[in-house]
Amino acid sequence: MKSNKATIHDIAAKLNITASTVSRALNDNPRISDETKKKVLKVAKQINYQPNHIASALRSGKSRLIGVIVPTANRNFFSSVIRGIEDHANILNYKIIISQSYDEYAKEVLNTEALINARVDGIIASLGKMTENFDHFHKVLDKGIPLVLFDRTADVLDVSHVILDDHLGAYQAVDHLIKNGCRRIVHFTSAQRINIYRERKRGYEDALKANGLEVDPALILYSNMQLEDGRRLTEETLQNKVHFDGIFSSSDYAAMGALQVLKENGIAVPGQVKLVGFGNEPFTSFSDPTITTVDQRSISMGKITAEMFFEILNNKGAELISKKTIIKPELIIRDSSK
Amino acid sequence: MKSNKATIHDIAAKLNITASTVSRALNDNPRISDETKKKVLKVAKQINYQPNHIASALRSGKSRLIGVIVPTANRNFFSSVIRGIEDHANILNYKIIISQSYDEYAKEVLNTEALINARVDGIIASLGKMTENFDHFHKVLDKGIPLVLFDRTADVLDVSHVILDDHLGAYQAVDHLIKNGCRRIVHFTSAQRINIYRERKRGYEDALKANGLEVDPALILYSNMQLEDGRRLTEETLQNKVHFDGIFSSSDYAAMGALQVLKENGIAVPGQVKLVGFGNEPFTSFSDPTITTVDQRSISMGKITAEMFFEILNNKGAELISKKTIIKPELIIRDSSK
DNA sequence: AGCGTTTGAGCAATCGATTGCATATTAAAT
DNA sequence: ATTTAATATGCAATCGATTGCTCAAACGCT
Repeated sequence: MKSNKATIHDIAAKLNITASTVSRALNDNPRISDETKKKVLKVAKQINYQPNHIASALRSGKSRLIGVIVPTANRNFFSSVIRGIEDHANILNYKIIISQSYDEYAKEVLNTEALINARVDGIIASLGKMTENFDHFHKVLDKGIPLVLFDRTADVLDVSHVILDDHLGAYQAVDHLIKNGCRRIVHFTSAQRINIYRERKRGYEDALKANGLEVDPALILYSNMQLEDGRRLTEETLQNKVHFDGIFSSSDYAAMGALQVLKENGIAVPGQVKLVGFGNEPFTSFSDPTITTVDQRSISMGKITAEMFFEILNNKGAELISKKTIIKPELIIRDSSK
Repeated sequence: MKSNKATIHDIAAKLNITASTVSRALNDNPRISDETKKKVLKVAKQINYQPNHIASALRSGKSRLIGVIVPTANRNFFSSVIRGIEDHANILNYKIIISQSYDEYAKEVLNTEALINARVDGIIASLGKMTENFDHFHKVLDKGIPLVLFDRTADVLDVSHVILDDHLGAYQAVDHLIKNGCRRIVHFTSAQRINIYRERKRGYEDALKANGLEVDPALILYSNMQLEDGRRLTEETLQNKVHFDGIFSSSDYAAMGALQVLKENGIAVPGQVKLVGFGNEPFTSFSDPTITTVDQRSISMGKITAEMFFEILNNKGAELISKKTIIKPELIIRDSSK
C-alpha cells in the first residue's frame, strides 16, 4: 500500500523554493519565470506529483466538477447529450458527475443536494417527469451556482436552457402523415405540465388545423409513454372501435408498443395505419417496419448545452440574463409512414 | 448570490463550545454527551448547516465517493448494473461518479487517473474492449484503493470481480439451437483476449462437442460485434455460400444486424436459420421475429458487485484476498430460435 | 480523605494547495 | 547616482473539518 505522497512542498524542498512558487508555477502564473516553471515541471514529473484536487477545491472554492442530472443515462438521447457535454468539459479540464433521477422527484432533489455538497462548479440538468416543485433548483441558483437545463425544462423556472423545437418536430411529423393520406391521427402524449409534451401536442394540433382537419379530443391519449402504455392505448383504441389511420406518438417507446399491437391484430403498417414516433431511438430502425421518427439532435444539444454552460460559468455573477436556445429537429422518414 | 456560510465554527460559536466538539457531535462520537449532541444538531438545523465534504475529504482522506468506469452507460446491461451499485451505495451514504471509457483505452486511463485525483474511496469498473495494458489499474491497487471489476475482466489482473458464467450461457444457447435442429451454427465473437468472448466461444465449442458435432473454424467469425459487423459478416457468409442453419452471436447488436440481412435476403428466421444473441437488450423483444438471447442478470450483478465492493472497502488493508463471484445467466427463448 | 477512573470537551496541528500582501533583486528612467 | 517600476519569489493566513493529545470535573472505591 504505497501512500500517495508527493505534494507541492516536496517539489519546493527539492528546488529550495516555496510551495507558493511551486503552486504558481504549476498554474502557469505569469509572475513566475519560465525558468522556474520548467524546473518545477521537471521535478513534478520526476517524483510523479499528482495534484490533490480536494485540497485545491477547498482553498479555491472551485472543484472543476460539473454535475449532470438526467432522468436516465440509459436512453440514446440522454446518453448522446452527456457525451457532448463530457467532450466539451474534458477539453476545458472539467470532469462531470452523472447522476440519474430515474424520473423520481425525491431522487432528483437528493441528487441536486448531493451535487451541491460535492461543491460542483455548476449543474446541467434535464427535469424528471414528476418534477413540479423547483425549490431544489432555486437553491442552486440562490447559491450562485450556474445552472443550465436541457430538453425537459419548466416555464416557471427562468433558467438558461437548450431545448428542441418540439412544436416544429411534431408539426412536421403530423404534416407528413397528412400528406401521405392520414385523416384521423391518434396522438400519444403525456402530462401537459411538461414542456416537451405540451409543445408536441400543440404542433400536432396546429398541423391538423393548417391542413383543414379538426382536432378530435377523443384521439388524444395520455399516458406515461412507455412501451406498455403504447400497447395498452392501442388495444383500447381498437377495442373501442375508434376509427383512425395514423398515430403520432410523442415517444418512440409508445410507438413501438403500438406497432406491436397493430401487427398482432393483423393491421398493416403503413398500409392501414401509418406511424410516427419521436426521439429516434436506435431500435426504431431495427423494427419491422422501421419506424419514422423525429430526431432530437442530441449531439448538437450536448454541444450547445455545454457551450452555454461554460459561457455562464465564466460570466458568473456579472449577468443574470438567462439564455435560451432552440434547436431544430429533423424528421427521419422510414417505412412505417410510407 | 447567497454565500454558503454555516460551518462547524458557527455552530460552535452559538453554543460556546469548540469546533472539535461540534465535529464529534455531528459524527456521533461517543466521547460527546447526548445532551451536547442534541444541542448541536438543533443549531445545525436552525442555521441550515451543510457539511463541507471537500474539507472533510481533505482532512480525513475519505471522500465517500465511488468511481464507476463503464464502456458506456447507454446500454441496458451497464445501466442496470450502475443502478444496482448506486442503490446500494446511496444507502451507505456514498455517491457514485460515473465515467465512460467509450471502449477507448486512452479514455479509460484518463478516467482512472481523474478518479484517483478526485480521491474516490474506491473504483468499480468494467474493462473497455481495447484494454490490454493494466498499469492504470495496478496504480489503483498500489495506492491501496479498493477495486472491483465486473463482467469484463482480465485474467492477468488478479482483482476481485463479479462475472457472468459466460461459458454456461453460451453452452445453453448453443445446446438450445442444436436441440431445435441446428447442425451448422455460425458464431460471432470478438477479441479472445477479452474474457467474456473467450468464455462464450468455449461454451459454443463445448456444446457442439457434447452433441457430437464438430467445431468448424470457418464458422467462427471475429469482429467488433456492433450491428454493422453483424450485417457485414452475414452478408459475407451468404456471398461465400457457406452453409449454415443457425447463428449464435456473442452480442445482441450483431445478432440484430444478422437478422436484418437474413430478412433482406429472404431467408426465414427461424425457418431456415435460427438465431440467438447475448445480452437481452430491450430491442431483442422489439424485433420481428423477437430474438432469443441470454440474460446477464444485470440487476443481480450490480447488487453483488456493490456488496463485494463495500466488503473490501471495510476490510481494507487487512486482507489482500481477491474475491470472485460468478453469476448464472438465463436463456430467454423467443421466436428467432423456435 | 485520598487516589485512580471515567466522562466530556478543549487545544492545536494537520490535510495540500491557494493567494493577498510584502520583499528582494534587477532593469529602466531621469 | 538615485528613483521608479517591473520582475520573481517568499511569508503566512486560509479553506472547513478532523483527530491525537491534554486536561478538568465528577465519580467510585477503599
